[in-house]
Amino acid sequence: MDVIADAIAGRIRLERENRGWSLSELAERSGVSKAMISKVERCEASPTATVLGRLSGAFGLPLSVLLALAERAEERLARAADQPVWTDPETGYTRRAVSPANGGGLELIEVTLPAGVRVPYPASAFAFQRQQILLLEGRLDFTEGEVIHELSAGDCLELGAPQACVFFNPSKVSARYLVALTRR
Amino acid sequence: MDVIADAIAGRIRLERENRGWSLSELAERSGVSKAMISKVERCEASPTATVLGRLSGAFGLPLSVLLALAERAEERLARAADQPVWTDPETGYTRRAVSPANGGGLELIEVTLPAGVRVPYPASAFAFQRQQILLLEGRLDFTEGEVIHELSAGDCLELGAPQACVFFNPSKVSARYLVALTRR
DNA sequence: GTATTTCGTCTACTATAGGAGACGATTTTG
DNA sequence: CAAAATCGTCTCCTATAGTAGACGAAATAC
Repeated sequence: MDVIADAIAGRIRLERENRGWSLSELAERSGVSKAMISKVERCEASPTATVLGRLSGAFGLPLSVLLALAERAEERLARAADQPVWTDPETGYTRRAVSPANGGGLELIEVTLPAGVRVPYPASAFAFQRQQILLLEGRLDFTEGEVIHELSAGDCLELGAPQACVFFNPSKVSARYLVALTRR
Repeated sequence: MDVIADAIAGRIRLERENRGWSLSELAERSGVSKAMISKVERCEASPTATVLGRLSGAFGLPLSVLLALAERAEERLARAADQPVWTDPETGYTRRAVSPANGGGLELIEVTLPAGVRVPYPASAFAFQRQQILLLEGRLDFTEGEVIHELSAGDCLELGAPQACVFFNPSKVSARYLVALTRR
């Protein structure tokens, strides 16, 4: 029935499952009850702006980006101009959702990492998803647990077991890399 | 209190007033009661996704764009990558919200109009706002009521009394123009 | 194999979103 | 100036969003 509610529901479930979070875990992180999240994901309730704001906050995404991702669920072609982009105002880290749909379980994200910037990721963000990192431009020091991989343009790294990771651009110019995700 | 609700409230009121619509008129167009819209604009209620979808529909904007505009209310610098863009899938008409804030009551929008495309606007869309059109690139035939203005790159037109208008690109290449809006 | 934890859904209840219409204030019409 | 339309808010009332906790199923522990 309500097309937008459907899209939101699917996207929220996708974001949650990609992180390997249970309803209880998302409930804790967002402050929304797990019963409500369950209803939203099954389209049995239309979330208020307040609830949507808390959920997108838990995912670390601006609400508009979460919805942009939801709205494009049916498209197969994503023009550059339409791709949801989010820039962290502090570091200048820019994340562009390249893939059109969430269908197919495959998602490409293009990231621009300014010179000298460090971006740490907790292990939980990677659970339940396979991912590879392809360095398009510049240099990238990728720390995976204890190991440090020094990548140059063209290098492609497949991540192993979920571990705390750090993206670091050691050079004087911006680095651009592609992250390819798929569910485990 | 709720920062996102505040931003949404302000943006909805702005979009409504820019069109010169009363609460009753927006209520009719969106199917949301005017009492509810009043509450939302005054932050006395948090709209559900369903209601937000109907409102953005009435404004002719995707929900994600409406929210992107709302979220940027506090920023003063809008990088090209962060500017909300919307492309009409049928015509290829692309609208980019260039201005960072809605404050100052001045808003710039960059439009790309593909070759041969006609975009009509009802008079109601212009009521209560002054606007000028600056043609950046290509050619544009702008029909204002009975009068037709044939614009070339660099030409700038100020709109008069609210009338039904048509944007038409008569050439073989895309046209780019800037729309500058301010409240009457 | 049984016990325990963890998962998502369901039940029962409360808070609030959302709608129909009344109301005073302001503007428009004549 | 008075009458009528129109504005936004406010007052009810109902539908539903949202929460706490119970529940059965499935995975995990031991």
